[in-house]
Amino acid sequence: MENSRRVSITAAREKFRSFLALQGHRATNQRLAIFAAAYAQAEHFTAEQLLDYARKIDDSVSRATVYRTLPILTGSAVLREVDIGSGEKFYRTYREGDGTQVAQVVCLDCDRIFEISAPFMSWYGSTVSSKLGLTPVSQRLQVSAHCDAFRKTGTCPRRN
Amino acid sequence: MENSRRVSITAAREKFRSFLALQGHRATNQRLAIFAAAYAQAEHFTAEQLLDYARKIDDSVSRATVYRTLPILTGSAVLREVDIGSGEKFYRTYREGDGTQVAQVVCLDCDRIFEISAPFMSWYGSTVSSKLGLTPVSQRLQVSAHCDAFRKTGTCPRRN
DNA sequence: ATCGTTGCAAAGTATTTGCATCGGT
DNA sequence: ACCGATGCAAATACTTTGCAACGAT
Repeated sequence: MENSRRVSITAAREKFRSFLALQGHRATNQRLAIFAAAYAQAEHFTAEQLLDYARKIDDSVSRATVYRTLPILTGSAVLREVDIGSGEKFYRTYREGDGTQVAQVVCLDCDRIFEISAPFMSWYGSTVSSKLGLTPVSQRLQVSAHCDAFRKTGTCPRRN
Repeated sequence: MENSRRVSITAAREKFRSFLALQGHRATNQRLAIFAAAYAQAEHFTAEQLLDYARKIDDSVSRATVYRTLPILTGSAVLREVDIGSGEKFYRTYREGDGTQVAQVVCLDCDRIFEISAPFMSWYGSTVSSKLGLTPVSQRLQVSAHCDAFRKTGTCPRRN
């Protein structure tokens, strides 16, 4: 289990290395560390958190390099940027099923971000085209909500 | 026409004045100037632009007061905050038909923001409730798009 | 050896805040 | 006269950038 995950990360790292080469970018230790750190995250994270994670792998990683690497990661289908309009941006690794449109649901009580599919968004894109003569490039649906359970019990069942 | 508009602004200003009183806020010249400036705008504007507009009415208005007044305006159904995830926030006066949910369509070619109705968003809210046990408070749908006409002719027909 | 990349610290951008003064009530 | 509101400038929060040294190719 541990081993298979390590293998899969290694394989992914090689993919990233060759992606970098293709784009004419150099495969530095810092970039690979940032990639590995990002790839290991299951949930949403901020640039600052990614810096912490990456430094555990390679403590020479700087904040500037994280910020300079993020556009490469989001441009190579490793990460997705999630902007919930809160000052800082969040990032998340691409997962299976992420091909379809998703909406972000932000819980105002526990500050967590959930994502659920919103397939009608792609249909909506064609409405935009015909109504405005604009061709959609990306769409973002964000819902702010209160946690029903939190309101009643004072704790969030999804909190862990 | 000019006159009727002036009358309507004056009437609105009185409404705002009594709204301030109700909330226990003082009706200062600066707040009234900011209100009048906001109320006169037909399109989206930023805090900085609002400062400029307000200063034409009362040049003692400061940036800090604009930022301190904006929450009052958005809380009193005068303005709506429109966050397109671009660093700065936009604001727009409420209009007829704004009762229903709207989506923001941002043109990547001419940087303008269009709004079109997206009634399915309120239906979507109930989906969120049943799937996640969260009660939606607000929703935001943003579409980034390219202008078809701009791509072909190099100019945007909506540009004025 | 080249030249893209790095860390650092300074700069930037949008917004917020501390504080002495001002002014609506 | 009280105390909320104001302008100013400093502070904040996140991100970007200039520059000399570094290191992947």
